[in-house]
Amino acid sequence: MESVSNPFARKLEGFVTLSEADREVLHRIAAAARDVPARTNLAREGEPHSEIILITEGIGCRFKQRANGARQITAYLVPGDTCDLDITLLNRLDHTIATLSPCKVARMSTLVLREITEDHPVIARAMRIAALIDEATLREWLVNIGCRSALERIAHLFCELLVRMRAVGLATEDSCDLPMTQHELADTTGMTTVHVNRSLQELRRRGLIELKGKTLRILDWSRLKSLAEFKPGYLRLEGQAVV
Amino acid sequence: MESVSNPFARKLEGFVTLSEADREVLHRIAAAARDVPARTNLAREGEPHSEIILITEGIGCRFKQRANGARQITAYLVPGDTCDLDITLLNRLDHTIATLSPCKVARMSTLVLREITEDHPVIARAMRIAALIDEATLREWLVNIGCRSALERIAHLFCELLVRMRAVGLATEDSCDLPMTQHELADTTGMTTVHVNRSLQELRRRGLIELKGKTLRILDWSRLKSLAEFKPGYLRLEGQAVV
DNA sequence: CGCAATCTTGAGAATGCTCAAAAGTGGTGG
DNA sequence: CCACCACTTTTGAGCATTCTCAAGATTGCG
Repeated sequence: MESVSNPFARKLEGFVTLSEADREVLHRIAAAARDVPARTNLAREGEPHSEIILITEGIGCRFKQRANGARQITAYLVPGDTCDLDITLLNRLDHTIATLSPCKVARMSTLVLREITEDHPVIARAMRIAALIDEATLREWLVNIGCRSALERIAHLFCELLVRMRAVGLATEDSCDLPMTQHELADTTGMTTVHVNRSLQELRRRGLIELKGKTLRILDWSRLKSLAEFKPGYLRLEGQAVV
Repeated sequence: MESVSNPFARKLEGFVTLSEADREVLHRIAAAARDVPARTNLAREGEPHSEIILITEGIGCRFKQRANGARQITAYLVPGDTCDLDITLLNRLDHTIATLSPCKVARMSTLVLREITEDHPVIARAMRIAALIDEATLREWLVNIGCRSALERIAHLFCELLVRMRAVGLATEDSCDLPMTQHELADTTGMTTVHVNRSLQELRRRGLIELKGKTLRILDWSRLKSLAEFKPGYLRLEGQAVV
């Protein structure tokens, strides 16, 4: 998909109005992003953690793992997403943060973050809003796994992903990158790989989506949305004409 | 169960050291709590919301509901718990907050909250920590529903509940109130009422728990914990000798 | 005491899982 | 440029867990 100069700034501008100075700062942060290969841990569960992580390219995730190896992905991080602001209030992470696809990742020391939030209250405000949306998204994922059928779960996930990618200018009207494997989709939706595969086939059979290489294309947005009962309000993107 | 003068203060003291003035303020807030019957909405999904809600007695919950009536409870609120601090940054709630049992509920206008957090930075800090723990708990619930079997889900939920109730002095060594119905447990764990009932019977048959009236008693903490793979780290209660 | 809500039980059915293997894909080194 | 290898996707068959529907027992509230 097309690349975007600064998805972080773009995302925050959905919530607040940034000054030139604000944008300048965000630009500097994003410029420091470095390449990280796919499937690489950025911060590990149980370890202390003193940097804010920002994804500027690619897709990352948060996950927790059980002793038997079962893994639950609890969030996707798309370009513009960060980990928790207040991370330093706790002395260790309760989950692991990792890349799914190859990513560009910027890191901010909490010192720098504090400077920024003090000098740029509008950025601080926007990041708080972003954090609340992350939490609302987590709740929606719980509803997804707790209340929806396999087919509906995948459909809902795809709806959310496309909308979020559109919001940072990384999707066209109907398609976006889908770099994760079916195994990872299974870890996200609480299903097995086999059942993810069969659900994807069913979505294709119904003419709702198309998967080519690592690209997801939604063929019938309205029917997919209604199948998933997708109500994008929790993402708070109404400022943008993407929903 | 025994009542506690101020579970809010007690909870925050698990994270920070409060001054006498801090405690005084928390006391004043909690004193304003009012009785609310069971199964009453405190704040409704989709509505604007400008008050912080604090539960001082009883158990509440957050939930989201689907068009077909299916409901997913996304969190329990035990005494000392509040809703999000930053709630006013968003113009409406993405979920409903309600009581499960009869509760005492205090409400703080955001104006009052701002005063408090400005004059009492230690309280502000503790509330931020509490909010992070709420989010970590939400992640753990996602793992619960996404990765664990029916029996394990119930077991995990009970482990968490007992530990949280102990942390605010509302549980004995091995038992606490369990005011919610099996139907509500079903809405919490993503199962049907019938299956919750059978899982409870299985837990009793194995000698792990006892349910008498509305009281949960854990008969074999170590086996229940290991069945659920309960690792209470995410609750950050290590300051207290409750785990 | 009676009614409504909650809990319990049974039987049959469906959704989603397990195990196993085959087919397809992409990247790497020779 | 090809061949190989690891990973990913796909398929099949049988099975377990969990659900649905329905009805009966119990509990608690007014």
